[in-house]
Formats: sequence, structure tokens, C-alpha cells
Amino acid sequence: MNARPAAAQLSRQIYAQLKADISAFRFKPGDPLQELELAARYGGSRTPVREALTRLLDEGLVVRSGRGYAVTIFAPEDVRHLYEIREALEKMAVRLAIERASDGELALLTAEMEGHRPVIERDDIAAFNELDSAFHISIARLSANPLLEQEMQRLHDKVKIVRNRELSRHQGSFNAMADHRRILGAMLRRDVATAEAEMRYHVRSVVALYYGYQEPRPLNPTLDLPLPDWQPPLPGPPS
Amino acid sequence: MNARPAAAQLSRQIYAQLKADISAFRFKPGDPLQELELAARYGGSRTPVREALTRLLDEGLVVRSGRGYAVTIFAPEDVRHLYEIREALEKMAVRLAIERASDGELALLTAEMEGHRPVIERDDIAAFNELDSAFHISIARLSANPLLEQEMQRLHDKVKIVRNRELSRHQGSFNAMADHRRILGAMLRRDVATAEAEMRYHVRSVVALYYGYQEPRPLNPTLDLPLPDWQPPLPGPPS
DNA sequence: ATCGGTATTTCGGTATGCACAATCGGCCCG
DNA sequence: CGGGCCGATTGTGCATACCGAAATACCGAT
Repeated sequence: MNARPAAAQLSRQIYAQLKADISAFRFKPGDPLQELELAARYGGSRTPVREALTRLLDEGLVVRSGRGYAVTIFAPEDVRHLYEIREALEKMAVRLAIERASDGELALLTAEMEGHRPVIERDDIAAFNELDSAFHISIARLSANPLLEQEMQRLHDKVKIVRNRELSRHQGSFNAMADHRRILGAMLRRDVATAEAEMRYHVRSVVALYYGYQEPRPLNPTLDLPLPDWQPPLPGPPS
Repeated sequence: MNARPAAAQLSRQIYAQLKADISAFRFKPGDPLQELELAARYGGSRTPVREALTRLLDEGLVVRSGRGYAVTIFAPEDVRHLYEIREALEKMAVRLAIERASDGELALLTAEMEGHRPVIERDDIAAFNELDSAFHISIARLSANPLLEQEMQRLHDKVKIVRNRELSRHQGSFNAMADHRRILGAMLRRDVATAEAEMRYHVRSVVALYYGYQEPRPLNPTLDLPLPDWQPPLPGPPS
């Protein structure tokens, strides 16, 4: 039961597991996290659990709550702050991706996005939540900036938590995929300005949805993408 | 020697101290960091030192080196990656600061910047290195986004390390202060586009300096700032 | 029954001990 | 003389014990 390869390190395992459990809402925002309880849950002593908690604390997924720890609750203010950072980083990511990604890489990204379609159609909100973040992280990967990709990853660890609450209506997923298509279309045309604008709109849409106030409006006219023209089916009447 | 107020926590103290020692180059990039040695240095056991190292590792100031730890060495590639993120965040910060800071707050920022002048004139590179980062963090504070301010803080923890090496010539400080004046001028005029452009130029200048290749050129014509017109003294001949 | 004070329990912060992995040096063999 | 094997050393990973503080529960007095 000891550490040999750095990958199989218990503290890293616990860190990854705990983060996954938080992202997947097996721990919900506000849930208390006790060292001993987590140690029992994941099998280990308090030491590696503490290390995991320290990291999660540093990354903002966990906060101090009284004498203990708890899963972070994102207030509307926090969401706005988070998404301002997100807007900055996503715009940079898409710009760099356009400048550096090969046509082949963009084709793979297109395929990835098309893979979201069946998930949306089967109304698997949780799965699409993951895929949505994965899509944005893929763009960051194409920016050929590992640090940016890492920051994007951490950002989306929080984004996934936030999105879960207010995005339980499918419309969110449909809108998101439509946004993704426009972003990708601009990327394929190597149109940095439009891609940045679309990304900005995409990010701000979520905040608008979350806050409830209206968003300026989309942006540019050109929507003739070299993509199979698929439109989201009409959303059913609100049940 | 035990924990009562959360602020006086030994592990936090050690974290802050170690980070300060790294930022101030009392530990240089590449220096090995041993748990026991650090425990002796800061007075404590390995446990709180481990916690501090875990956080620094997560933040990228420390890396694993073989079986141990070492202060991160930033390769030219890393610097480019770091500064791409910096460009994105600094532009967002200056934009939000313009939108949200009061005239009084901008006046305080002006005063802060003017305080840099004597430091530059007395050639205190290390001190200006700190003040330069502090200036940018002040802008982030005016963005009224605590998360962005925190990210800026972490970014500059790394920036300070990077800057130390290639910026040992004063010209860097002079140029930096001139850049700061132009950024601040645009902020006082509430000119978002120019401020972002100046910030972008400022950030890219450092990368250019670091990499050695030329930078596009400054940007806009308007340089009539409502600031005391002070020009950096002619730098002495390269000794 | 309620309030206040105290005892108890709980939980995190720190120190320490043990085990294992990696590294480096020396020694033996080719 | 050089290279590979092996052991001692070093330093981290994990577990556990101890301490003190804070929350809680209990109990007695009013």
C-alpha cells in the first residue's frame, strides 16, 4: 500500500477522485467534507486526504467552512467573476487555436462537436455538460499553450458546477451547440475577429441566463458554415 | 505552537514565507527544496512544509525534480505561454477597471505609479520589479473582480521570477514605466480600446525582450496625458 | 420549560515514526 | 581499466498519535 509510480500515488488518486465526485455532483455545493470521512471513503489516512483538500482549496472548488471544509457554493457574484476570466481566456484560446491549429486538427474538433448531437437529442444534460467543457478544453489544447490548457481545465472544473444549476433546461444545450457551431465555423474560416466575438457572446450568454438579464444580441451575419447544416429540433413545450 | 487564529497558521506562514523567498530570489530557479531543510529553516515539522509545497506545486512555482522538489525554471517556451495568458487577463483587467473604477481610485493609482519614479532613478531593479507587479495587481483590484485579482497575483508570482533574469538592464524599467504611463493615460480618458492595446503592447514587449525578436511597434498617436510630463533620463552608455 | 454554564465530543493542525523508492558510491568482476 | 551490481544513504509517501479549539450535548438552576 505504498507509493511506487508517481501516477498511482494515493494522494493524487484521492485528489482526482474527490474532484471528479465534486464535478459530477456526487458532492453538492455546500456539502461538508470531513477529513476522516473522506479517508474512509477513498481508503487511506487523513494525510493524503489533507493534501487533496489543500489542492482543491487552492483551486477554489472547496472552501473553509467554520472549522472544516465544504464544497464551494458559487454566488451570482462569483459566477460573474468567474465568467469574466473565462471570457478573457476563451477568447485568447480561440485566437491562438486559429493561428496554430492545422486543418486536420480542426476537422477532428468538428467531429468532436458533431458527437454532441446525439447526446443532446437524448436529453442527457449531465453528459452534455461534460462534453461542453471538453469542447472548450479541446480548443485550448489547439492553442498549443499547455499552461492555457491547464487554466482552462481548472476554470471548467468550476464552470461545470455552476452550469449544473441554471442549465437544467435543454434550451441551454441547444443554444450552446448552436454557439459552438458558429465558433467552429469562424475557426474553419480562420476568422479571428468573428471567432472571438462569437466566443464572447457564448460566454456572456451563460451569464445572462444565470443572471436573468438580456444579452446585447449575437453579432455577425455570416453563418454559412462548411458544416453539415443541422438545426436543433424545436424544443418541446415547457413541461 | 498550535493553531488558533486561522491567519497565524503555521502552514500558511510557511507557505507565504517560502513563496516570498522564491519571489525575492532567496531561492533561485532550479534550487532544490527539501522538506526537512525547509522545516528547519522556518521552524516546524515536515507536515506544514509539505502543505506549503503542495500549494506552490499546484501554482507552478515549484516542480518535482526526481524524488524531490525544486524551484521552477521557466524555459523560453514557458515564458511565452505565461505571457499569452497574461495578455488575456491584463487586457480584461484594464477594461473592467476603466468601466468600474472611480476617478478617485484612478488618482490613487496615478500616485502609486509616480512613486515608482524615485525607485527607478536610484536603480533599484529588485524593488521596481516588485512595484511593477504591484501596479498591475492594483489595476486588477480596480476591476472589482476578486477572482481576477487573485489570478493576477498568482500570475505575477511567476512573472517576477521570469523578469528577474532578462530585465537586469535599466532600460527595461524605464520602458516599463513609460508603458505604465500610457496605460494609465488611457485609463484616465476611459479609453478602453487604447488601454487594451497599450496593455497588449506592454505585455508583448517583455516577451520580445525575453525572446530577442522585434515587437510590431507601439500603437496610437494620443499621448497627451493629464499627468506631470516626466521623461525617463537618458540611460547611461551600456557599461 | 428555558437559559446558562460546563463537560464531552469532534475535528483540524502539527509532530513523529515507519516503509519504500531512488540515487550515489564503492566494490567486484570481466 | 572500465562497467555493472549492490548496499548505504537520503528523502519522500503514508500512517498515527497528540494537542487544542470549537461545536455540541448535557445538566442544573431559576
